[in-house]
Amino acid sequence: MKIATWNVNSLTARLQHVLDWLIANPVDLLCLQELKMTDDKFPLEVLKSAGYEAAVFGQKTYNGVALLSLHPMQDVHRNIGGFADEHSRVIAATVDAPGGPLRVVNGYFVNGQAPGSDKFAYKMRWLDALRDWLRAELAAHPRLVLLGDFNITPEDRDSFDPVGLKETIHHTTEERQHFQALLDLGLVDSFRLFDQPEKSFSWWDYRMLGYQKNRGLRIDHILVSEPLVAEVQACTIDRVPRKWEKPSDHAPVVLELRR
DNA sequence: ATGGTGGCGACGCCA
Repeated sequence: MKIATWNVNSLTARLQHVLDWLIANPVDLLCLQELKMTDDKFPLEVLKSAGYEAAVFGQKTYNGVALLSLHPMQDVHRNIGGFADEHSRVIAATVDAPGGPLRVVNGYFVNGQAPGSDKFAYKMRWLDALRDWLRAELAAHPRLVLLGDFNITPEDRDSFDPVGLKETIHHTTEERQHFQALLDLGLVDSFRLFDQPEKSFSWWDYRMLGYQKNRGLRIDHILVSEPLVAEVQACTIDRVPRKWEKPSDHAPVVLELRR
């Protein structure tokens, strides 16, 4: 069972990349962020031809998330429960995985622009609401995966310049406390269950030759609930599509589960 | 070097 997350920065612009990547990496479940399209524009039929059924929560111009699955999905939920969000940022579903039903929560977390800004305050409120809702989700679904673009570097080693970027967006103490609060619910950062290369990142700025210089951040994460930890076989970042022409600024992250 | 790249949708917003 393989589960991947990928912020594609417009599915319109990146559909061919997604299809090409799925042919090379036929994961059971692909969780997308930043579709930047409404539901009626979503390429359902093309993806169905590729073998994937989809659950979509789109939005015009910004945001938008989707689940692409080889297996049936049930109980699809859009948005954070109990939080009136104007943005389409969360879609969850229960997937009929070979190893048993799996609750998957796919999020495009708020960027937050800069500490002190209105957008940062929204990020904090959003993370509060996510934590509160996830507590209930975990109680109802012990086998749960939370993944997506968190827009948070959990630790200094997840940034190319933790000193120069100290307490700037993606690096603030408040954001990292929120990440820790998610772990405290009983979630584990699957990437850190394994030895990983130093300077492992999942996002690189388009500007200033960010990718070529590996000036990146690890902000795309796959968290698993405690009952799943023993089933995790690998978690890797696939940098290959970041090298393609007109790439997304994010790379896919892939989780491998036993069975 | 005080910018820079990219997507969207119509010159600015967002990342």
